[in-house]
Amino acid sequence: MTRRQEIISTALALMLKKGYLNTSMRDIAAAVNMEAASLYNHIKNKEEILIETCFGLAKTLEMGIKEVNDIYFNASEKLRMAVSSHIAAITQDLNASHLFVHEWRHLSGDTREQFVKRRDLYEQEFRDIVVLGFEEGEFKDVDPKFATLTILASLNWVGEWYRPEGEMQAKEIADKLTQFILSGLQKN
Amino acid sequence: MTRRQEIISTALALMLKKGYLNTSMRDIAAAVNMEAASLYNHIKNKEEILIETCFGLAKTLEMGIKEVNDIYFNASEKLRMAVSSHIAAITQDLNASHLFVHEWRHLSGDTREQFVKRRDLYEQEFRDIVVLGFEEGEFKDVDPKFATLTILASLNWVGEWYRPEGEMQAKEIADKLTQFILSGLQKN
DNA sequence: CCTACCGATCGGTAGG
DNA sequence: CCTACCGATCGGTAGG
Repeated sequence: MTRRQEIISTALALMLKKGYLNTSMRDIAAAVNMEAASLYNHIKNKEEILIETCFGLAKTLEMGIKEVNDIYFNASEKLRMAVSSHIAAITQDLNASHLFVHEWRHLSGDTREQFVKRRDLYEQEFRDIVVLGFEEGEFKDVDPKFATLTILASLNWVGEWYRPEGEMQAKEIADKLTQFILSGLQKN
Repeated sequence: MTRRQEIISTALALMLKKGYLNTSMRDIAAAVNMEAASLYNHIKNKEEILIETCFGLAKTLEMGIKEVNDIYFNASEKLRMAVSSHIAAITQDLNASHLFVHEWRHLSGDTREQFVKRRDLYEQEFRDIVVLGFEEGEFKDVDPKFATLTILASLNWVGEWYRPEGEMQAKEIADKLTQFILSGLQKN
């Protein structure tokens, strides 16, 4: 791990505990045994941490859903794998997920707009799966936007209570969530 | 509306847009045409706004579920009404809901612990309904904790996308969510 | 409800 | 990677 990576991962842990705004460059510096000024030799500024993390996770999620769409053609199967991929990404780095889900609001101007746009596109890909399921005759005629928001809410919330040392592992969570979601969507 | 209420409701609106930490007493003062120092004649300090709002909504939610438990005895009916009550509370004041769902982390020490405790108790009441549904033989044998967290996640997330001027009204959201959730829980 | 102000802390830069 | 420091802003108080 480079010094830069060490700084960033330490910062993310602090930001999960205290929040992005409440975590000062001096807090981060102290946690890696540096002076605050020295951090600027490794990162441009505080927002760079937020930007890199939010867009990094966005990229991971985008690649995940792309792969799912390339491999599977049935809506139930697509949904199952998309949920699995999303849960894997979220649980793999809870610190990063916190910034992605909660702190992106503090991105400034342009950057924030770009982020929201990519998030919306990702949401759209989930929505397409729900619509596909209806067209296939497998899913009920639900409001796709509403269903998608509800699904993504429960996926993102996993980051709030998932604990790597807990008894429920990412794979099991994905399975249970998929089952729950599909029960709500599929025709009986 | 008293001056105090005006200050608080103005503060809540700013805090939804900019976040709690990012909203300064000077911001609030400017929005109500005062000097920052004058705010302290109406409120004790900044945290009082957060405390009052978080615990106020907690109280509303607690009263809601209590009423549901007093009136209904069947788990499906209880769940339907509990969802309805929760959605009503969340959508009734989106600004307050934002503090309740996202900014309670910034409550300090004791207060924060108390808040978490009340939140956990509320969650427990939902969990009891899920367990009751299983005991009645109406619900599947799902993991109650998992199901409850998923349900509450989707309920709280409504505050993120609900718009009073939008076409979907609180009642309709509650109905669709209930339908979605019950499909996932009830035996076929 | 205001003026005047405090100590603390912030993100960040200069210069080495 | 550090010392030294900047201007800005913060929550809050004193005193009227």
